[in-house]
Amino acid sequence: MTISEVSKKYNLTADTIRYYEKEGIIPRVQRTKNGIRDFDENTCSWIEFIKCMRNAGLEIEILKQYVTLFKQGIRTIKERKMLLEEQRNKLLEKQKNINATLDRLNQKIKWYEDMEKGKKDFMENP
Amino acid sequence: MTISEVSKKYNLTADTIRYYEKEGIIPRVQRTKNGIRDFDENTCSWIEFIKCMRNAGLEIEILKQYVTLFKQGIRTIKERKMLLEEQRNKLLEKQKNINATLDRLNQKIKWYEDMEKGKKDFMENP
DNA sequence: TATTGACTTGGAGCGAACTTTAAGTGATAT
DNA sequence: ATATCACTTAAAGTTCGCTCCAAGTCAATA
Repeated sequence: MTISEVSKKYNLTADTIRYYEKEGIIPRVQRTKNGIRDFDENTCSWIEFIKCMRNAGLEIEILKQYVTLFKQGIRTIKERKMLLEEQRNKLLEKQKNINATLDRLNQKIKWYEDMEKGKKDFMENP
Repeated sequence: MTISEVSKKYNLTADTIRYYEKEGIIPRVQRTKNGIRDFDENTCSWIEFIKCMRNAGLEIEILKQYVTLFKQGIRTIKERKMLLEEQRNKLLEKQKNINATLDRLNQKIKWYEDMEKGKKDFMENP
């Protein structure tokens, strides 16, 4: 697969994919005889995985660490597990913040709805 | 209240609070006769509100728009409601991404646990 | 009186994650 | 043959959200 095919498949720009390779958060991609990237199944799975992690906000630097550990093989399994657990905790924290904010937005939206219906007296606060 | 008191209260740096004022995502803060910021209750509520929104990742630019509408008074209520609904949708989307990633992390962590216990054969994938 | 310390300002600097640019190669279509 | 197109590289540029700096003011303390 060429970079533009992969780009379409995962809805990432070709530039982003090249950047990910340069940064080492996906493994080095094979080239054809004339230097053009040729993506295989495995590389695609990595891209898909990285995309998912990035969508949730995991940092490039962390993902780089994960890939580095991965490359070092089976002996880094404990470390990899710890890294993932740490990221899980960060996501749980994020989830809490988002839930708190959603509650707040819902309250406000409701308040505005009531205002529109003339149900509330006018008493504005942030 | 001085800026350093507010800074402690909300665990934001004084620089960040000044930046928020400069950007207009909190209302202009009153000054004492010699130019020092003097935060009142209302401004504090704004800071708390903005902090919550920022924690969930709402953009400065969006919050600026909200504050601008707010300043224009009651006639912008419909617009404000729409803005908040849009942000709510974005947060719901984010929530979905985080949940998907959490599921995936949980699976992986479990896999690593099983590996450690020697339960699984060695078959690595991203 | 001198100095300490908290504040003020405008503006420069920074890290993260891309994104764009410039210059080039090589296969295919007209 | 020549032009078009997708690709290549290294490096510079961009955006966001702060964060830091220099130079200055003012009030309180040694």
